[in-house]
Amino acid sequence: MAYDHREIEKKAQEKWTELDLYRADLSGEAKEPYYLLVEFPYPSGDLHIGHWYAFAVTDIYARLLRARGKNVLFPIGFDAFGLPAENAALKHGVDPREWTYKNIEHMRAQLMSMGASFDWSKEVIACDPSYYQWTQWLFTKLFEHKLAERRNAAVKWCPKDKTVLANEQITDGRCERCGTEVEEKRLTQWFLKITDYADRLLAGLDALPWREEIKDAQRAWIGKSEGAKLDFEVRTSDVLTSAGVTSDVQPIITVFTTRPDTLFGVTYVVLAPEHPLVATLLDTVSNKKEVQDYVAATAKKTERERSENKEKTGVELKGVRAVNPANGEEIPVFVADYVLASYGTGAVMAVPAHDERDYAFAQKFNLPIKSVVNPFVASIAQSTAETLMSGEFDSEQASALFAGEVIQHGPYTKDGTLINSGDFTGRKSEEAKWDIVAASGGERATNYRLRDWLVSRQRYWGCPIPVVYDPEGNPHAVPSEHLPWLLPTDVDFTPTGEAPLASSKELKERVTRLFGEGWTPEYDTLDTFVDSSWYFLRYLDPKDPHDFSDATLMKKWLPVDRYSGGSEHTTMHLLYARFFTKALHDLDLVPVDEPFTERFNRGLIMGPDGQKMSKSKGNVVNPDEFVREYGADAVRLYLAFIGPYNEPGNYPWNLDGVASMRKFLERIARLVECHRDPASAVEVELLQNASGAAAQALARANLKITEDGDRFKFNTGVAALMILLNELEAAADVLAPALSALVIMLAPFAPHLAEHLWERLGEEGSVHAAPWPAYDESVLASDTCELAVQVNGKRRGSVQVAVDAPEGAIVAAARAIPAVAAQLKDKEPKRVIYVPSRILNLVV
RNA sequence: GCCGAGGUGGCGGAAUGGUAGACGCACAGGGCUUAAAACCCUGAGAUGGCCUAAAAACCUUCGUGUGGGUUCGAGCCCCACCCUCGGCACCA
Repeated sequence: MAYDHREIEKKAQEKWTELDLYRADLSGEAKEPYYLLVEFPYPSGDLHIGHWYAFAVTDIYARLLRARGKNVLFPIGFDAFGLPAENAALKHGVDPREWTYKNIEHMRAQLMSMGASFDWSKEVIACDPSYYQWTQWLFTKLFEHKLAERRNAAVKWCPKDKTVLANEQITDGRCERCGTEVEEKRLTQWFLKITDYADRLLAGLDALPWREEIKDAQRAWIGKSEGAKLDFEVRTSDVLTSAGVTSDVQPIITVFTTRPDTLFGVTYVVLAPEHPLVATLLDTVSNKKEVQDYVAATAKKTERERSENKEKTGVELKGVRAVNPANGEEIPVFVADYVLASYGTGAVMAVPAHDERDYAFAQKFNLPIKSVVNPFVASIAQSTAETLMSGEFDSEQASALFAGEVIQHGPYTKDGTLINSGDFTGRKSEEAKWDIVAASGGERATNYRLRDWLVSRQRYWGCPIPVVYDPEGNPHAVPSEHLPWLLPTDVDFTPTGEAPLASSKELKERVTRLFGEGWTPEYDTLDTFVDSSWYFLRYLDPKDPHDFSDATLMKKWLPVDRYSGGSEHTTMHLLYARFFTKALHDLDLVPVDEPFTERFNRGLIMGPDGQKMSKSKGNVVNPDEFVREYGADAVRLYLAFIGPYNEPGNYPWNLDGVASMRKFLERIARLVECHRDPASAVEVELLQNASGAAAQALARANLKITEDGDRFKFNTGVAALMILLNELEAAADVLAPALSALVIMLAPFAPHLAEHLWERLGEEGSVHAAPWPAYDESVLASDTCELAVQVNGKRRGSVQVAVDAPEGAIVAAARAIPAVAAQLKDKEPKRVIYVPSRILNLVV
């Protein structure tokens, strides 16, 4: 063992703490600020390999930036509210607060052990009253500006965790956490009106230099569709009316559609089972029982069961007809669960000829299918139709034939030429669309897939919603002088479906004392995504008891320059944080409109078998074991080397990988130990100016590490270090300044060993305070090069030439190569492609 | 189904339209050693040929998912298709 990693890690970490090396000087003006952010962890209690990958590799970049003269803010904290604490409490009977803070303490030590250069003085803990006081304050600001409101809504409910879930926490109709099938339940809940920002969240994406896949995922999540709202008048049948069933108000079914151009093809209308009109019309239908049974049956089904069942179901409202606003046609009305109550108006106009779902439904219920869009565009209809239809038909016949095709083979869902559409027949569908809307008394409308953000949780271990109710039941924000609105401690948090805070006597007494008799507290706590939507603002002023952050510092440090995190947060946390920033910006609380300039999603470390790590598969890699055996530096280096950090791929953990990094580090240690004569000024001069092999190798590595670091490609940076070491080992003599430069370049990757070697070299201070080595660009420029020679694009040899040699000389030299001559067969090249320092291609 | 990213040796991966496979793992041969470990050196895409006791060296052809195209030249650009991964999905 060339070095004792335990000893040097301990020593180096103590030295850094003593020197307070990583504290960002937030108000300092001397250096350019750089805000490097990494998602703060949940204090689960143990650091796993994913944490290492997240923090240790991002730390390399923090160190690279610092060495290159940036004033780097690289903070850390804990996203400390959440279910696991409560579950642990239930299971082991411990206080969630104690459990959490104990874990934090343990994880702090683990985070220190990886040698990450966090600025601990900025630490935030989301469950700490000094933090959640401001989560609450921000909530009250949103409430005051009507961005937080209470609604009675059907919510998704996990029967096992006994809590309400956000849409985002449901995967395939199951609770993301425990996999239990989600049920629906109606409760009065708090919502944040993120949909008010849907358009701006969408528009803001365009300017962000994020990877397309992240932006597209957010776009899909927001799911903007532009279309129209159209009103279908409802008529009840004469039979029923004469039987004495009448309605005072003439009901209207408003539908949302993105294809108003197909309005003439509507053959029925569908209401979602939850649509209020279903209940209203119930007494006018002749098959009341059947309708009631259907609505009751679908209410029992989970969303998953509804969408899993590909077979369409539904029931007609017999005796009820809707009137097509375009042509006055009377059509049947159905209730079917393929229409979602929560999207659009909860009602759709069905165009089986031009929509897959309507087509399937019409087939099953034997409903008419009426073609109104023909794929043959009018201007070319004649020729295209004739070509496509074997020249036997004119365009009218082709249209008729096409309409028949639709009925037989399925819907045509694209644009085309309108047929069977009254005055609009013959026009292009996409052009006529808005005229049809106008002619039918409809209006343009935009819909989003995005729903408002449900933030109420019937859970204990979360930020109490800072709201109280007056005796009439109206909500009031808790005034800021009463913040933090403390989470009560006298709570029985066994899940019952009731909010645990309701069991707190202290909370009720507090409200009575502060607000008066008859006032009651809000018992729900906030979704933890609220806590994490603004933590990067708090890092700038984490201890301030008077403000959530510091206006001057926000101006200087925001937006975050680079945010590193996991791809699982693309459509939740990342969208919420953007929403918060925009909302607070509008309230003049935050100077920026977008929180994060750059965003990188990192990949996943898989088990050695290439499978996702899981206890049941027994392929979980424990980083601590590797740290113990090979040292933190080797683990860091391996994680950096495993693959490009700027692409969210899956990288299997190679059991020999860390060992090989340790060997590499030992080779460096040996090299340095063998040559540690102090450098003279002359030597430094020589090194920087001479075009010696070592100087060149250093410059190449320097350039590679710097450039690839900025791209978050640390794998090639490590490779550059390896190449450098190979070259230095091969060199006859290595001057001490070269070793110092090597150690400085090693430092971001292997901070402990670099610190140790820095001392062995007799250098002053910390290697992490040393400036990044400079090099002379001209060192990289060589005056000769090996030039590849191709004949007809195939490599046939190479020549050593001066970079500025005349083309003629190079061609002559190339032609002297036997393999080249053999290919040329004495012929003169027809063409000579010469790209200096790259290629010579002789074309015959 | 739609959208996005990708497909390169046994493995992780590298490569501004210009010598494909950097760097590393695993592997093989050798050195050091009484021996092993460690360490050091060397080798290696495939195929065929030539030479040979065998190998090395040398040469041919083929090679970045498949098929076409653009180009003096394509892993990289264009078209079509196949496959893998990720996101969305009865969103009208």
